[in-house]
Amino acid sequence: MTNRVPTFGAQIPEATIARLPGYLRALQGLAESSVDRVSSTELAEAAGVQSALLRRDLSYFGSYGTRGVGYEVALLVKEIGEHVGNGVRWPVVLVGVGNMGRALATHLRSHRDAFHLAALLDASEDVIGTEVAGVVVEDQRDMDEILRRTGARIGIITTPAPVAQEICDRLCTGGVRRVLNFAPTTLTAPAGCTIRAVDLSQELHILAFHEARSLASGPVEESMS
Amino acid sequence: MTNRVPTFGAQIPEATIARLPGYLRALQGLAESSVDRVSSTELAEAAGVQSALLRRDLSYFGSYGTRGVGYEVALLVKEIGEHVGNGVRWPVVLVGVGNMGRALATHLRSHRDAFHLAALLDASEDVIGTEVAGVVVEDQRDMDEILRRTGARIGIITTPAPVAQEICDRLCTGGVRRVLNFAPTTLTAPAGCTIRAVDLSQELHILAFHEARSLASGPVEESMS
DNA sequence: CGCTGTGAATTATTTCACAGCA
DNA sequence: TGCTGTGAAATAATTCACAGCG
Repeated sequence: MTNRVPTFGAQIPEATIARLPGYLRALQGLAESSVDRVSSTELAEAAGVQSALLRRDLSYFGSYGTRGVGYEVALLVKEIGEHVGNGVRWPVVLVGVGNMGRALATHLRSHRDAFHLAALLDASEDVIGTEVAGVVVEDQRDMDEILRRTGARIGIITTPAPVAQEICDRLCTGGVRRVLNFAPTTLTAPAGCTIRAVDLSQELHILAFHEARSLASGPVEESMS
Repeated sequence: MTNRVPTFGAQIPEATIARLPGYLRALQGLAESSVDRVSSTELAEAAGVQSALLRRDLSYFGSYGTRGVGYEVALLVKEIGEHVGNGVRWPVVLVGVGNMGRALATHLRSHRDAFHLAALLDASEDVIGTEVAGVVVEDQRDMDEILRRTGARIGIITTPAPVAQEICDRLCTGGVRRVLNFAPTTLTAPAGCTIRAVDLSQELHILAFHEARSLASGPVEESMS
């Protein structure tokens, strides 16, 4: 949460970092359509942001465009890709093979270039030993050994809420530094570890809030400015 | 995205809204532990924010605390709950019954007070007619009729990316106003409709970015300023 | 006395708007 | 000429710090 290391070289805004994967996805879409060049306006549109914001974001990393022309898609894919992990194949361990875990495990396969599903862990006898997304589910009691073996520094928690904190602690003790939490509970990060949380029902609550408001203030049509 | 209707009464910051469900969850946890009162410091800690921020957030809605004492848990649950939809039982339709769809459908049951899974839709013969989370999956070709029947104003998209935009358009045409998108693609919101997106691999990319940086700048320990 | 509620200051993020290069 | 890269301005969000009430 706290930002350390203003060390030297450009401190990149968190908001910018969060948009990078979106730019990459938009670029890959363009590449598939055999587009070689894009202007900031076009790319921004594809990624759903303002063009000035896109240019500002890219500028934190360098000058990849050509004035009067635009950006070369392939170059940008490579540059941004490197920043978000492409080519590294980060080993990732996932704990909790329920529906959400399965969905994520499957999803990871589409990002083989950046991530590698190193292990799946679960506590249930019914699941241990079965194969999911090409990986055999292991017993989460063996976590320490599995973390040593895989060297994973990124972990995903898709367990029920009550055990999530304990799993998180064990992951971090075992060397995991970044945790993506899908369990509906607020986790406390052990020292040296950062957590990102995704909560499905919270997202729905936010939508409900907005919908309730717009129904209350302007039932049929939001009035214009 | 654009904020219309500054009408009158308090324009609540988007960032505040996004934290509300987290406060509610923390409060419900406290209530289950039979805690009657909390200070802003305690609640903030449970929700993972600064106490001043919590107080500021709550202040947008009114004065619910007692100086020198704190907040009454039950009161706050009720107040915040109402804002995020508790008691309304918003009808929700979900399109795309894959692993992610199943996970969400199941998840929704824990929030019956605020949401009601009104319908599940899918395109595959293999899934249509089966029961998931207590609801029989219907054919997504019948979407128009289903939307009319349920009156849903909130929709969830968990389809493959290629069809997500089309589904989104059809949902919005049929009266849905808020869409939660899990398909890994950027959707364009039809008029009168707002979209919230959750992207699993983007979250991982963000973690990878941070991990790569910290490995590069301070392999063992983040150096201090 | 202790903790809320909130002005004022600070920090973060976005947008404007244009100089400058290809 | 057209579009990038970026100062400067505007806006949004957070934190400080303390007055004021129970």
